[in-house]
Amino acid sequence: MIKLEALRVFVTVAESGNIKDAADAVGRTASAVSMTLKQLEDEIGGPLFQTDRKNSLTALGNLMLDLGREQIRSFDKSVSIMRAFAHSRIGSLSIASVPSVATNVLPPILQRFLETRPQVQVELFDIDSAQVRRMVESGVADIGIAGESRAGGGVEFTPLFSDRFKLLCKDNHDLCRLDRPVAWSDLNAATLIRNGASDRIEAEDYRQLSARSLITVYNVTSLVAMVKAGLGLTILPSLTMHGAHEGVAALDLADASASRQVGLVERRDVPPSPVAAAFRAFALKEIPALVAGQLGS
Amino acid sequence: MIKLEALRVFVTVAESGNIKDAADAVGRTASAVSMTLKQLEDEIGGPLFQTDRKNSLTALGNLMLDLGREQIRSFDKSVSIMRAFAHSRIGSLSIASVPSVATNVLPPILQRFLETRPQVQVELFDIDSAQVRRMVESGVADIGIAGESRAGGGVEFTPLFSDRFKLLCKDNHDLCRLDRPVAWSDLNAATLIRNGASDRIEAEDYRQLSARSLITVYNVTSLVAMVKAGLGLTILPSLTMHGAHEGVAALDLADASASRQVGLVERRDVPPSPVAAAFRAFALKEIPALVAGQLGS
DNA sequence: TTATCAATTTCAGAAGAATTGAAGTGGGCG
DNA sequence: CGCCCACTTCAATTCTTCTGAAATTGATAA
Repeated sequence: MIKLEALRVFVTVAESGNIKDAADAVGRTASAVSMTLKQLEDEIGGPLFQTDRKNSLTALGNLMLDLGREQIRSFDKSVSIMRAFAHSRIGSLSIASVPSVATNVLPPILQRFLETRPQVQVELFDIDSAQVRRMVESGVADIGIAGESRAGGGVEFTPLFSDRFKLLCKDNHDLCRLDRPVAWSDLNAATLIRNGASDRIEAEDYRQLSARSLITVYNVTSLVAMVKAGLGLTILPSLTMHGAHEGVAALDLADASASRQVGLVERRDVPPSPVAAAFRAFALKEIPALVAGQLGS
Repeated sequence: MIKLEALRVFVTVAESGNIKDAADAVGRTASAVSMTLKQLEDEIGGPLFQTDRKNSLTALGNLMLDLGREQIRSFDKSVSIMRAFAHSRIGSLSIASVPSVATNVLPPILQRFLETRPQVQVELFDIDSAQVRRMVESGVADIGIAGESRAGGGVEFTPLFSDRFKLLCKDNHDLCRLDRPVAWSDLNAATLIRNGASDRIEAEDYRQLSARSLITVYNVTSLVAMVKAGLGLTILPSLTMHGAHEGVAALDLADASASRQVGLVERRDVPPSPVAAAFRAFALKEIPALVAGQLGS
């Protein structure tokens, strides 16, 4: 059986023009090289060199030099692709994330992640938590970032950080003058605008307030516009409105349980690609730190 | 160092879906296959299968299956090309031959030679002996067929057959009624047309006749036309006019030394390509036999 | 959950292939 | 004509790969 290693030796000899130099180049003795060459000639079925001074090739030798070089080049390239993929230097990464994280957290995280992996292709989808889970479950996204969900399904949740809800209202609202965190009871008289995120709050007092609400707005930009226009106030995770909006105030809530758990969503039983695994580890280490810094400030 | 053989084993396992079948397929034990796989994973830097039941690949495994298959296919193809070339089943063969042989000898020879080598590409040049040597010497032709030459040069001559000269004249010429081979002295009164081939005859009697000749024609067809038109008579190797022309007669010459040696012309010190070597051996065996049959009839 | 069974892995020894250093061969140059 | 250098050959050694038995693992059924 002809081995690629034998071709490597032959090509080196053909390029050196003699066995001694080639032997040095491949780190063997001349006799080892000589035997390899002989074996190769036997297996191919003809002489590769014109004489036993290895400085001129036969027609067969020329053909084998061309083909051999090409095989070696191609094999080495394949191996380097395999290794690059295994070490997550190449590959593609599809991330599905809720908009708050996609907007406020992912940009610096991705930038640093890609600094050492300039060849990785990234796709980022910003969609709501339910769709994040759906995309991960169906395999469209390699990894998701979303709020925690009760139903397990085919996906697994790993917490990254927790994000307290805040009250969003016009900055001239009466509540702004309260010198303490806002209690649910403070909102009895207020007009509450519901949104996709706040529906997750399980406190009974909030549920009752929410049930009375007549407006629901899913898009954050629209929601803030409504609040700014004075249609009412709303409850949002603090990260969602990070970066403060003109004319609206974000007030702390007294109920410490009013928070959402944000974490990674991954497919169960399907191992991540190397890039996805690398991103997972990176996210798990960097996102909590980054968010702590952002929410603390 | 990753070996192509390891990729072969991996591809087989990936295609079988389990180690046992793959081990049977490659003719090894399951444990050998298992170890090869483990080593491959170590060298690539990641797992190839989702579990140790080898029925589902990781993303890395899929990539390696694709790349590995391609490498194996390409390597095997290269090797088969090398072998085919070494065994002269493929390759190209450039033959330079004097017209008489190209016309009367080579067609059946080449046909039989190519019967077992349908992929071999042949080029055939019919030119005079001097140019045959030149083409062989310059490497344009792999092998030549020509009359013997005194000067050695960079080429070597191997006799194939010898070919006696004959006298060509109109079939109503006086000489046709001679009931014996024609002697040089019979031609003293005749008009001789010289040609490229007959200049090789070294007999002094002929040289004198030739020196008196006023016309030289190199092309055989033209030469025959001249003779037929009655311009004179000429001396040609018998093979050259094999297949008799209407209206002209070929008469035996008394001088047995008036013959040419036809043989193979090859480059000295440059080994022939496998096809050329095969053709050389074939020609050396078959051409003398074929010519003996043709000239005998 | 535990028992069972087959596939896979691990291990140590065996077989085989490649490598080495020394001795032998042969072609080219003074 | 003989020396010299490169290559080849040879036998011993080392390294790799393989095997068969035992241990482990994971899936399936009780």
